[in-house]
Amino acid sequence: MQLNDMLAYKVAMLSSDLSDSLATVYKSYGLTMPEWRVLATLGNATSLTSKYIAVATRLDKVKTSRALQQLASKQLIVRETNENDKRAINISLSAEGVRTYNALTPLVTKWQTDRLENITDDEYHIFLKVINSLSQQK
Amino acid sequence: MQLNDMLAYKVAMLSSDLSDSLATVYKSYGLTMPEWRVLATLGNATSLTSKYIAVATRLDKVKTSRALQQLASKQLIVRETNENDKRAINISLSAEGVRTYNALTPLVTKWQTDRLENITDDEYHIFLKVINSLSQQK
DNA sequence: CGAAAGTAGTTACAAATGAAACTAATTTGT
DNA sequence: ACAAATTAGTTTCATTTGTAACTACTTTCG
Repeated sequence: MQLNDMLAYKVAMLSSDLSDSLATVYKSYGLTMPEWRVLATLGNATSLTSKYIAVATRLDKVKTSRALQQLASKQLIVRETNENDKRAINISLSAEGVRTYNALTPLVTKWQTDRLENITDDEYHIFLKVINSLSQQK
Repeated sequence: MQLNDMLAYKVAMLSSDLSDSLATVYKSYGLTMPEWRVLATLGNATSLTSKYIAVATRLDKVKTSRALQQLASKQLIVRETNENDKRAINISLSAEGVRTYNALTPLVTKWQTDRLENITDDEYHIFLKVINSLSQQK
């Protein structure tokens, strides 16, 4: 059993390659990976709590809190106390946040399409199926 | 474009799932991930330099150096100055290191076979092909 | 030859991360 | 009603990690 042939190793290598490559896209807008994930999540919603974002992005609550602080300091999000539950905060994109999201989305989509260029739909379909099957397990 | 549908995100999630799951195997022998990778690399060789190990494991030279220190303190490896190049160090598994490697290898193999249980050979073959295709790109 | 550049590996220090403690608000159970 | 437990989110502090500088040795090339 060679390290190179090991499933976990191969996937880890792929993951860090893809992550580094995609990072060049959102870095051009001054974002870190957690910030990008939060932005992407907020782009599809009107208003979300930190808790919800943490689950959706799979960032823990500390990382989420820090990413939100950064995004707030960059004026990309707006935070308002949730009146139903005053511990919680309703978070949404600011006008500038929406602009950034709208600018970044097509770049990320293009990045992904370019990456998948040499892969057929059938292959990609099976690839996703295997990912799901491997991910589901405990 | 939902975060959940994004290639880089899906692969990152899979990678951390697999990595956490596999970690439970080598953790039972008191090893960290870098230590395991180094051990696995040394298990297939008689004697290697730190430089070589760093490339093979895709750990940087600092992480490699630290992993080697740990493995040395656990007496799993032996380090001898390379007489041809006195900057370099020849590293090999100690008897105890070989024992650990031999004990761990079947457990890791089993872990992987179990993981792949519900995936056909054809599917896995395509999965690997897509991984290679995605990894190769700059 | 021998000075300058390059390489193997380690160390030191700054920045990022994670676990646990904390604040403030809410829910539960009696 | 209200004390105890729970939850949302933040902060603190110890550990991990990454970058850059360093030591010791080797290679290059004038």
